[in-house]
Order: sequence, then C-alpha cells, then structure tokens
Amino acid sequence: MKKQGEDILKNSALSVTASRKRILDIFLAADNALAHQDIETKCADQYDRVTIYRTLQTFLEKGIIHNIPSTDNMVRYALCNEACITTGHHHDNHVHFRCDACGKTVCLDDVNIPAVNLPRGYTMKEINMVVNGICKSCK
Amino acid sequence: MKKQGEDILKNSALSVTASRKRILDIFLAADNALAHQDIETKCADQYDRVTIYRTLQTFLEKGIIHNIPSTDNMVRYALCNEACITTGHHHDNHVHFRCDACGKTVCLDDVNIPAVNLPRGYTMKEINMVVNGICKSCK
DNA sequence: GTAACTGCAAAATATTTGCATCCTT
DNA sequence: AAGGATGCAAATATTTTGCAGTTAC
Repeated sequence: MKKQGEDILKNSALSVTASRKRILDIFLAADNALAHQDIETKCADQYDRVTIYRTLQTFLEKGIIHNIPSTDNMVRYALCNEACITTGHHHDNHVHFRCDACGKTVCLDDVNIPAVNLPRGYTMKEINMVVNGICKSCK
Repeated sequence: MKKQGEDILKNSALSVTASRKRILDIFLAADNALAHQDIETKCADQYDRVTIYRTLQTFLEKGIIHNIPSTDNMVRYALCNEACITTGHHHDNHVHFRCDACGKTVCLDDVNIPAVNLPRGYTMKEINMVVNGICKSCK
C-alpha cells in the first residue's frame, strides 16, 4: 500500500510532492493526533518548518485532515476518514479523547457525539467534543 | 456591587491587587469568553502583558476562570460560576458556543453536556463541548 | 517585615510573509 | 512551459524566565 498517500493527494487535486507524501505518511503511521510540533520533530531535518505550516493548512482546507481543539495552544490534527475526503464534507462527528497520562489525543471513531438542544435562536454548524481522562493503554 | 471582584479574590485566598481587580472586572463586564489578546487590548496600557499571562494562569489554577478549547490557537477564558469557585472543583459541564459571524464564544450555562459512553478501558475526568454556528444575535 | 505580586528586559518560541528557485503536471 | 510548491530570510507575534523593585497583608 505504498501508494495510499499519493492517492489521497490526487483525489484532492493536489500535486504530489515529497514533503506532502512524507507528512501524509506520518499521519498514516500515527495512532494519535499530531500537533505541528510533533510533525516538525519527525521531519524538520528534511523539510522546512514553513512548508509544514503550509502543508497542514492546505490539508485542512482540502478536508484531508481535521483539527482538534485544545486548551494548551497546541491544535492537533488527524486524518479524516474516507467519507470526509471523498465528499469534501466533514462527517467528523466522533469524540476525541486526550489522555492525561500519555498526553496522546485520539479519535474515538466509534463514539458519536450525542445530540444537544441549543437555546432558541442558535444554529449549529459544527460540533466538537473532547474528553480528558486515562486511556486504555495507560490504565 | 463594586466589591464583587474583591470578594472573588478573597475567597480564593489571593491578594487583592489593582491588576487582578481590573482583569476580573473585565470578565464580569464581558458577555462572552475572552482570549488573552482581548484582555490585553483592554488594559495593556495599564498593565504589563506578562502580568496578564500570570494573572490568567493564577485564576485558572484557583478555579476562578475556566478555559475553552479552540482550533485557532486562541484559548479563551470565562468566569466560572459560583459553585466552581466556592468548592474549588469544576462543575463546568455546560456547552460552549462559538459564533461564526461575530466570533464571540459564550457559555451556554443552561445546556448541559450529554453523557457519552466511552469504549471499555477509558476513564473520563473532564469533558468539553464546543458548538460552532450562528448565535441568536447574528441570526 | 515578609511574602507575594508586578514591571522591565531579554530570551526562547511560534507564526507569517515575500521572493527567488525548483518541481510537478 | 506554466503554475504551483518549497526553502530561505526576515519580519511579527507570542510566551516564558529572571530579577529588582513595589505592594498587600
């Protein structure tokens, strides 16, 4: 499956470049969400920090990755699932989990965000849920 | 009610200083959550930027304010309610709403975060929910 | 008077922008 | 060949730290 990264880029009408493939590979290999810094650590020797900023921005706009809000000024990113990428729409309604022990943030793809009733007059466009606690590996 | 800010500080065993009172007043007067930058805009002429960082940090530790996760690297803060402050525990289980039109982030104190079932092995300590959309003022 | 708080200076870190060059298509 | 992507340099902005002076209690 060495082509997977390339395919994602082609599907999103992006040119296939070394840095983009590398960053996608990092995401594909990761079992958790990554902050800019994490990616930099893994490939700053090969690619410029600015390129990483721009690449993440591009991926975000194309819906290849989604971002996960945080309270520590370290927005993290994770690959979107197939549906997301192919439709260009975010079906990103799963819960995110941040482990206080190992610090990893993961997508709980199987846990849907429950419905909420907003007060009259509010319109919902997007919803985000982040749970903190101890993950199953650290238990 | 000019004493309200002072009372909060005393309850939290913090010394009452001009900058702390001022920052609390800003929060008390605000109808939405504030980022560091917002506060700076309102009082950087009077108080040092560093003091603002440290004050927010202190308030956070004492449970006077809580922070609201974001995807834009602008963590916002809002006053905790009474129960929070007096017990020192966060009962901060309300939903936050960010308006895409006016950009304001508010606490929906009346909307509780619904329960979620985490996968086996995960323990929940804290939960955060942020909804994006259009608020009632911008509708 | 003492401990805590603040302001200033400076260091460290993070982010953005412009432009020349290189690579993909 | 043309447009887009990258690297580098530099400008900005943000956050942290140390320390000396000031203030609250």
